[in-house]
Amino acid sequence: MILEKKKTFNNFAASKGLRSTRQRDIILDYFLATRQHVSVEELYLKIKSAHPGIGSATVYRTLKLFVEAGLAREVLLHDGQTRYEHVMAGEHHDHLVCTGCNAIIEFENETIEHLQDEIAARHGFLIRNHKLEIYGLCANCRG
Amino acid sequence: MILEKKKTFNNFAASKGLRSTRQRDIILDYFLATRQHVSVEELYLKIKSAHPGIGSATVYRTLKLFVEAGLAREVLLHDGQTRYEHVMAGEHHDHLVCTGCNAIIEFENETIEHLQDEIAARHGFLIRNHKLEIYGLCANCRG
DNA sequence: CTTGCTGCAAACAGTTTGCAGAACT
DNA sequence: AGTTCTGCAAACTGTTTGCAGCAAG
Repeated sequence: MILEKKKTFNNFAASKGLRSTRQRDIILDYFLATRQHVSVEELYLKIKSAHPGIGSATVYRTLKLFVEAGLAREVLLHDGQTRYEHVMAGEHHDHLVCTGCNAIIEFENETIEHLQDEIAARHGFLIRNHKLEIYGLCANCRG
Repeated sequence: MILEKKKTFNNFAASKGLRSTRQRDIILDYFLATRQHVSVEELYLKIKSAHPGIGSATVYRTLKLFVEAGLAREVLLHDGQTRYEHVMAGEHHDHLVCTGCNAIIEFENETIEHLQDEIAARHGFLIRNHKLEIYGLCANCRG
């Protein structure tokens, strides 16, 4: 599955005439090895500790490529940083965000997705993507 | 209803020992007169044209007070600006955001709200607020 | 060899903050 | 009078961009 993703990116790169570079390989490896919702800086620091030469601009630029390639998706939580999560084929999940400990719980709900489709249809709206975030306190933090 | 909101803010201000100032009155007036989802800059420019002396820092500071007072809510859309919308008692709406023309269509759906409550309950999560945004093309823009 | 990619630093946009003076109470 | 609030400008944060050198094809 990690191999598939690499292949996906290589195909994308080929189709766009992009080059395959050491940095892009490294960043892809680290991104794939990462848990959900990395911020650019988190990823950058992780990479830099092993590959000091790398620049943050490259990480920014490369993550945007991953989005274009369909590997990653931008998530804007309320912490002032852009985060990226993995795109899994055919799957969409939403987030419970704990404002106490910053934990993020993912969930999926088909009924909600359907309702969204209905609402969009009612407005003649063509959905490209969506996000649902629920903020509050997780079981541990509601003391 | 606008009067109620002013009263709400005055109560909040009183309870917090905040002062009532010309600027806060002005900003509140303009905020209340505004349509949904003003960005700070939009509001600031509107106010400045009528009250040139006002500073943007004050607008930033005051909008945060409105949030604390329960009059306003931060909305983060994908345009790099923080926007504020009105809090209406007991009402919650979500957004269809057109990436073509930036139109924002609001909708409400009780069933979705219920499903969210269920999901939260299932995770022992205490909801404080939430947001659902659907991105895509509106009827006009889907050519 | 040609062109795209990288790293660096400078530029940017939106927001926050320190401070001296103004304005509430 | 005492303190909070304001306006300004400078500082900050996250992100983008210009450019000279590097590297992939």
